[in-house]
Order: sequence, then structure tokens, then C-alpha cells
Amino acid sequence: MIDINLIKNNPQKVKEALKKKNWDTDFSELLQQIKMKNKLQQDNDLLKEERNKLSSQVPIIKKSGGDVESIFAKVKSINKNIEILDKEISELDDKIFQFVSALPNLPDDDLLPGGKENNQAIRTFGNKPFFDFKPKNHVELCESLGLIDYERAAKISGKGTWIYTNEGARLEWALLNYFISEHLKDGYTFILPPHILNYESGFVAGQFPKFKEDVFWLENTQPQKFILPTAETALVNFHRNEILSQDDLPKKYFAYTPCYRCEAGSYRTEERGMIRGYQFNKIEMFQYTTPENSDLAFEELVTKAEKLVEGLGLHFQTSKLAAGDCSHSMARTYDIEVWIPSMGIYKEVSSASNARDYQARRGNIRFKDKTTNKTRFCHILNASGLATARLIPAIVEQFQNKDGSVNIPKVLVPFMGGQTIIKPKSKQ
RNA sequence: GGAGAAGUACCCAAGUGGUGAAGGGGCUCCCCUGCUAAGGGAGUAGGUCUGUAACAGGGCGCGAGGGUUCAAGUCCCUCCUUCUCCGCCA
Repeated sequence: MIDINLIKNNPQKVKEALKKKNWDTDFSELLQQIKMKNKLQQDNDLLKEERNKLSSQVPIIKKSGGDVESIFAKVKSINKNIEILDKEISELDDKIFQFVSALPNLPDDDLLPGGKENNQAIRTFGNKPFFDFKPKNHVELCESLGLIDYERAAKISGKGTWIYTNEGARLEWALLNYFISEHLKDGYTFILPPHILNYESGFVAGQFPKFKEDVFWLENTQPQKFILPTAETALVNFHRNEILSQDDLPKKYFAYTPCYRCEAGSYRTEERGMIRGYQFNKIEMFQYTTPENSDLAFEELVTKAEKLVEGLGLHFQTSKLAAGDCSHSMARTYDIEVWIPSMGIYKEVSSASNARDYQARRGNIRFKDKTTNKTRFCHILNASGLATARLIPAIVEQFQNKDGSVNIPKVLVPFMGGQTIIKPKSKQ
């Protein structure tokens, strides 16, 4: 949530910043509502003060045997006015809250305006692999190597799913274990959160109210609950409504969860295999920091994600996203994109973002500033570290051999029981 | 799922209708002392409005939201969470 005072004091600046996210807003009605609310609030406070004073006299007058009926009558009439004002104020409050909470986060100043077309690749790692044979695409490879069973997935679940089988399951698990071991080395705390979350959690993350349709909702829970689209949704809420000690910051977490996404109708024909699905595995890195340290934390997260892909030996690039391509809740996002030879494009395997205080305001997540002794909002950052579904296509395609076998990245070998290569199988 | 009990500040906790929400512990600052001590004082949720240079005053605030009342931590209703017992179950 954007700071209401920022909008109040500098509406033009906020309007221009949001324009970079392709978001056109008119604040004039909001500003009027805020002004009106403050005025009513003041009037109401005076009435309440009077009521409190009158009421507190009652026991004293009673003791001395005086008449209290006239006070009762006065307070009753004051209460009528208070009731009216209370209602008007809470209606205005609702309107203001609904308007402001629907606004996206402000983009950082240095971002280019506009959408995808203005994303900039800022770093490239490794080179595109060269094949002296006709390379296969990952769907063929995964099937011939017995890593993925698409047909049976369609049978037991439906479209947009797949089943990791045998060495495919082991490869997937090896990736996750490799990431986990790296995060532990870096001193991040391992979290396994619940996958079913309440509405409030989605609101704090900034998914709701705008993106309610993008997640799966459970039908028979009261109140309604949804299945998390990313571990971020759980991790943002870990410290919801808490005041953290500055000495405990930064707090560094990582979590493994599957990610469940509706994405109905978003399939494209070229996105076969495991490029886009209703469910995929991801390890999420997460930090709560002071505002002063969030840029540093952001660099750390991007570098960590890059190192993981680099460790696998894959060719990839890092893109700085234009304002309009950053997520709704984020001030800044860098994507790590891995090369998929058969598609001839780079596909996102990690997205590192700085939400600054946007999510912290929604979730009331603060820390006690040691120097001023004031409570301030934390900055919150997240980065995939990493999402695995698109790594397997990248690995099998980039590391395939002429005979259809695939070399296992060195860093994964210990997690594959020493296995260094996966060879084609006859179909079972 | 059924029955019962509970939720007060960093922690423990008093408070069943009437002034600023007892008291302790811990922590922070100050004073006194002077070294494995002890004592005294102050502070110890946040949000928000008005004026302001620091600051002062007011409203709200006892799990959340309603209700009764001149007045609610206290009485009533709904919900959430925790604990105990019972049932069911991987």
C-alpha cells in the first residue's frame, strides 16, 4: 500500500510515478474524501470529549445525591450526533482504503517506463550451446529419458500438469537440495509453511483484491481459503502485525513449496512441456530489512540467484524490468532468464524484487528504530532461488549429447547419488 | 466434529459497570553507590487529528467485530485463536 500521506502531500509526483507502470489515476476525489474525513473526525472527537467529561461526572453527582437525569439527556443527544458522524467517517474510510489498497506499488525512479519491450538485459552468463547434431527439444528428451510422463499426468489430473518419474523426480529433488544447501550455507533460515492460506495473507502480499482470479480457491472452507501461488504469500505474512527489533534485521528466510496458479487460458502453443503449468516447485528467498539496507539486500538476492544458475553451468541472462512489467506490489524487479535452445528465447527461472514498504504497510510489519526509538515499516524483498520447472528443460536441452543422453551438472551429482549422466530408456 | 475453559502491554498478572487500565519481573535512560552487590526516579503498544522548533492536548485502544448502557476490560451476541476432555482419522 502506498503511504496515504505521500499521496496527500504530493499527488502529482505519485501520479507520474504510477504512469510509468501504465497506471492512470485521478486523485482529486480521494483528496477531497481525505480532507472531509479529517474534518468530520475533528468534530467527532470534540463531541466525544464532551461526552466523556459529562459521563465522568455521574458517579460524583450520584454520591452527593444530586440529579443525574439532565446529564443522561444531554449525553443521549450528543450520542445521536456521534452516531451519524461515526457512520459517515467509516464510510469515507472504507472508500479511501479501497481506493488506495488497489493502487500498485510505486516503481523506483531509475526504472524505464512502459512494459516488457523496455526490459533491459544487464548481464549475460556463459554462451549459447553449439550442437554439431540436430538437438532435441525438452519434451522429446524428457520422454525418451523417462524423466517426465505427460500422458499419465493428463489422465490423472488434466492439462497443464506433468509427472516427474524415476530420474526426473531425482533430478528435480537434486535441484531443490542443491538450492537448500546453498541457502543454508549463506545463513538463511529454512521455512516450510502451510499451503492453504486465508484471505488476509493474500491481501498483505498484494495479490488481492486485484488478482483474486489467479489463485485456486477451496470450496468447502469457511471462511474461504486459497492455495498459495508462491511461498512469498506465506512468508510476507510470517511477521504480520509484528514489531521486530532492529537488531534482528535483516531477517533472511527461504522456503520450499509447490506453487499453484490458475493462469486459465494463458497457454501458448510454444509453451509445451514444463514451461507453464498449474503447479511447479520453487524455493523462495525472502528478507525483511530496514529501509536503509534494502538496496543491499536486493543485490544480495540477485547475486544469489545468479550464482545458483551459474553453478548449474547454464547459459542465462539477468534482465532489469521496466516499471510496467514489475509485479503489482513491487518497486523493482530483476528477472533471471535461462536459455531454452528449442524455443530460441530466455525464460524466467527467478524473479528478484524489492517491495520496499508496500507489503509492510498492508501487513503492518514494523521494526523499532534504535536511534529514534520510533516504529517504522520494514522493507520486504523476495527472490526465487530458484523455480525448478523451467530448469529441467534448460538442463536437458543445453546439456544433451548426440546419442540422446544428458549430462548432469556437477553440482547436482552428489544429490544424484554420484550419477553423472542420464541415458535414454525404452518406454515403460 | 462435540463439550468445557481462557485471550489484558516484552513476560507474569489484578481487575464483573463509574477518574489517567493495579502490581510484579525484564529491558532502556537518569541519580546515588563503587565492582560477582544493593537502592531511588522516569520510561516501556500503536494509530490518528490539531497547533508546534523540540513538544503539548484530544479521540480510539484490554483477541476481532457488533449490541445493551449516561458510562463496558467487566453484561449480551457472532467470529478467530489457544488449552483440556471426548469422537474420528493419515
